[in-house]
Amino acid sequence: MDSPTSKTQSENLSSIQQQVVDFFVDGVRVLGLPRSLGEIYGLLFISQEPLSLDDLVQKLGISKGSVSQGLRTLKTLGAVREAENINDRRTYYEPAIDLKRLVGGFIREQIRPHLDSGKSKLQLLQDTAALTTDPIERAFLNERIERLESWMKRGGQLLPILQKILGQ
Amino acid sequence: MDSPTSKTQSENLSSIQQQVVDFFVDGVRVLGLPRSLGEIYGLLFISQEPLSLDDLVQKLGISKGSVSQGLRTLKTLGAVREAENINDRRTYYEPAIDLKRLVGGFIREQIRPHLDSGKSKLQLLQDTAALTTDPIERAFLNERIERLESWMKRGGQLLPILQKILGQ
DNA sequence: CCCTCTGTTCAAAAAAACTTGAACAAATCC
DNA sequence: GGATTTGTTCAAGTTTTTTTGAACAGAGGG
Repeated sequence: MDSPTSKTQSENLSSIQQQVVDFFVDGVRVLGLPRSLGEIYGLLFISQEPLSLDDLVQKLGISKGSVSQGLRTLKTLGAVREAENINDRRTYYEPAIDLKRLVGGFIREQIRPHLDSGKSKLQLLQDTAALTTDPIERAFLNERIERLESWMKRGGQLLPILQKILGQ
Repeated sequence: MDSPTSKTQSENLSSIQQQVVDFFVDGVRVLGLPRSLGEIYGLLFISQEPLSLDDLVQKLGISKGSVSQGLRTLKTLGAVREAENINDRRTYYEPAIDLKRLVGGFIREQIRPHLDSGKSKLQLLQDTAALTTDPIERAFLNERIERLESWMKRGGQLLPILQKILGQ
């Protein structure tokens, strides 16, 4: 459930870069995302210039596959965008740094889907509970299911508020 | 990063119990907690009577070790309490079912520590950044670090608001 | 066209996280 | 105080998740 965490060391990072990368590695861990995402985003975040896939592979010392997949996920989350650097064949990436966007992407990709699937599971649950014959038990079940519904509802209400508070 | 999830099946659970357990297994997964916690809490949540460690082992078909550790964690999170059932040698457990308490425990145990460690890492970062000689670069680093600080600050502000909204 | 360079894919390897179970401690009973 | 029951601990085993790397697709370039 927990773990010692630290294990990053690239010859190629300055002390600051290393610290920032570690910072984000911890950050994404809390969010349940793989460490490579934290490494990639962290390095982009603390770089003045956009970086290419190869830059990231070199500086972080992780595989091309990881970086490729990591960038894809980060793009989906809206945490990274392609820079328009015209004069090079390869693509350069820069980080999205406004919190609103980051939080929005995370909610959209990681929270909403679970909330939604939860809600549909609750539907089924209600149907199943209705089959219970013992009235005492059925009453108990319904009460609990109602509580779950109220939790989900609050969760749903929370998200926009969250975004509002964090969005500047 | 994702997985099919489903794999619970105990001969000993009613259809409803099974569904609720699955519901919570998914739930704790989102929170980054082990599935056994979801199974245990889920079964307690949908049981009219408090259950003993052995009840949970029997009904869920998981090991005594898992249940013992799971209950400990749930107690730490404030999600489960010991029932005062006097006339039995063993301890019985019942779920905490008010959201305020659950959210509070989760924040206290899982969020705050990370926020705090993040804040101290930022301190170090500032010190390291101050050593940078190139003024342009130092300015850039400081700007980014400031941004991180503002994120952490908002995170800190958010928690009480969260608790307020979710707490009835 | 063929060759090189950039990036993607995915099966296999490695690492991380979780669960098991057997040994142990502690409490209670007779 | 010995036997029994309840619960904890933790090393080893298992499962899940992540990373790697080699094969491949596609885009240019010359």
